[in-house]
Amino acid sequence: MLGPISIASEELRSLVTAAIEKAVEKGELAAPADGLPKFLIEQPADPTHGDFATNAAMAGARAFRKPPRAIAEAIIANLDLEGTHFDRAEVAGPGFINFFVSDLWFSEVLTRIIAEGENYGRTDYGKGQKVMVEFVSANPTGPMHMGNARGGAIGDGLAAALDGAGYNVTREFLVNDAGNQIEKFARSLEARYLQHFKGEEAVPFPEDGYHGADIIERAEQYIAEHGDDLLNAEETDRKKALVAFSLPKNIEKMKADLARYRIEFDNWFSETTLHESGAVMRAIDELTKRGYTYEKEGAVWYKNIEVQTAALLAQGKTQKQIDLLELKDDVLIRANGFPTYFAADIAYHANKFVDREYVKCINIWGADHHGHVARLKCALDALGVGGDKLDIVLMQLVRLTSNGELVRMSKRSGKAITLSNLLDDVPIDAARFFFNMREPGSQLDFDLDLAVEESKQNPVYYVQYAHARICSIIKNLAAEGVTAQQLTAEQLNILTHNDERELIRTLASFPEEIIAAAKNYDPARLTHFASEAATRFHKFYDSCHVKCGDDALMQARLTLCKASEIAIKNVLAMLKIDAPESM
RNA sequence: GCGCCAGUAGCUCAGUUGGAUAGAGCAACUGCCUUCUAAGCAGUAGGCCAGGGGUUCGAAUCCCUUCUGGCGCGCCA
Repeated sequence: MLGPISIASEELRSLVTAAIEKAVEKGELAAPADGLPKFLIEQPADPTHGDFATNAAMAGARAFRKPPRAIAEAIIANLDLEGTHFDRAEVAGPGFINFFVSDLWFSEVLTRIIAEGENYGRTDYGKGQKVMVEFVSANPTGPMHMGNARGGAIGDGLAAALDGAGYNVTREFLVNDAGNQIEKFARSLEARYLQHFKGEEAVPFPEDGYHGADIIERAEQYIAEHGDDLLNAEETDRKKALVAFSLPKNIEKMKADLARYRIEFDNWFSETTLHESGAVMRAIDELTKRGYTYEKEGAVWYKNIEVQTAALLAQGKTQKQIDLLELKDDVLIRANGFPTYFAADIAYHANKFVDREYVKCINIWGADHHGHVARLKCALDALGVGGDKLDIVLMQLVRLTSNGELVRMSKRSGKAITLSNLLDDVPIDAARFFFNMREPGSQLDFDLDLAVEESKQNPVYYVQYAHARICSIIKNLAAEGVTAQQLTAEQLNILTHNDERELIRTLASFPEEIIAAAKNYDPARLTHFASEAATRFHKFYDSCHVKCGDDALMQARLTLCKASEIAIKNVLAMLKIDAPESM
């Protein structure tokens, strides 16, 4: 099932193709040597240029050896629009052919929206393919920060877009509950624990430890529940006990914060399980079997240089260019016997693609991880798992500003603004909308003062206001005993005002916008659509009164209101933003 | 040094993957509530799309190059 825009544009493509063939047959156009020229069907930015346009005449200028406008005339002369979604075509500008959709198209759009209701916007574009969006995956060693807030909104929005576009989506959070940072976490907890009893001066805090207040809090919680029972324990036992106590609490806190942010993950995947099940070692063994590892200085290394060079040469890079990259091999197993995160990550993605059979996995990562992307994808290829099934959305990090000054957000300073701080101050609706307003790749300055302010500057209110207005109209009419009837195409076709038609056009684009968001991994399309739909509705509201004294027109406009309500409500639902009935 | 991301109105950003006269919001100014929510609408003003080359019917968009900003190049994750 396609969206109304695609239905029309595909129909148009075959109409134009047929017209060209007919013109060639009749000798009005010279038969081209290399088949018919490729052309585009597009939607002009300026509505006076029609609903759709094609560059077929310009694209065929060379093949037909005629000026574009003459070709366009020949195409139009051979068009048969009888019974189609179009009722006229004209030549414009340098040789564009502009097409105007017929009443049939407009009434079909409205009828479809009303019929599909809360499913309007959904398509089967993705054909139910199993895909995963892995996002946030914050370190469980401390509170989540602004980067996680942005990643959360983007990941959840993208997952919603993929779902709407007909994919079978899983939202996953990888819990990094193994490795070096857990060791750091343990040493930090231990230091705070010992400092409680021996004084801050007596116990040095680890240089690279986590300085956050949350660490002290966890140590104090442990002491409140278990007292000094670890004071004389072995260091390893003490650290193990402190981590076993604190880690689940941190994870619960993350779940609670994310739930408050309206993000529910389908799966929380523990990195530890990969180590315990032997999956990490199996992946390393497989790489070894394939000849991609070697031992040096007590560690096991992965031949990144060799693998990535081969991949880059295949891409057409020169050896000289590759040399400049100064590629390095990577350690898989440290000299101390513990596998690195890189090894675990390879095993993790093998698990996604082989064990769990995902066709595509999309990870939302901070831009600071980009050095890891090519290495990981190549390593997956080396393992025979298919690195091309992994796509990484790199998200530029968020900078916080307040009073025009940059707010530091270092986890180590302990003074970072956390996700839960943010949600204390900023309405959830605003935060989710705001973080999805820009493409992931753009840098984002988050002005705390502005976001905290519930003002019209925040575009989420603009959209919600449109929804509230629609609800109010429908409610008022209902109070007068007027409810929406099911209208025929003919009855709907009295909606001919420019603002009515513009609104319908916008509503019609929703399915395609969802597909575009899914295809381009750009959930910002959803907020853009929401704003656009709200704008179109506000314009319509201003120029076309529903209570206009003409019953037939009132019914048709009421139907348009219902359709607008459906589309706005559906897009807000995808973003998990409230659609209030009054404001 | 090398790589990735970005540079569009005073500010924050769109720009449908190469289309027609580059668009919104905020800020400024002017109008519009005796029928549906003025958190709205209409209008005015604001531009060397960072600079320079190239590709073609046509470039903000693609290629080359210079400049500016952010990030990265660990037996960290």
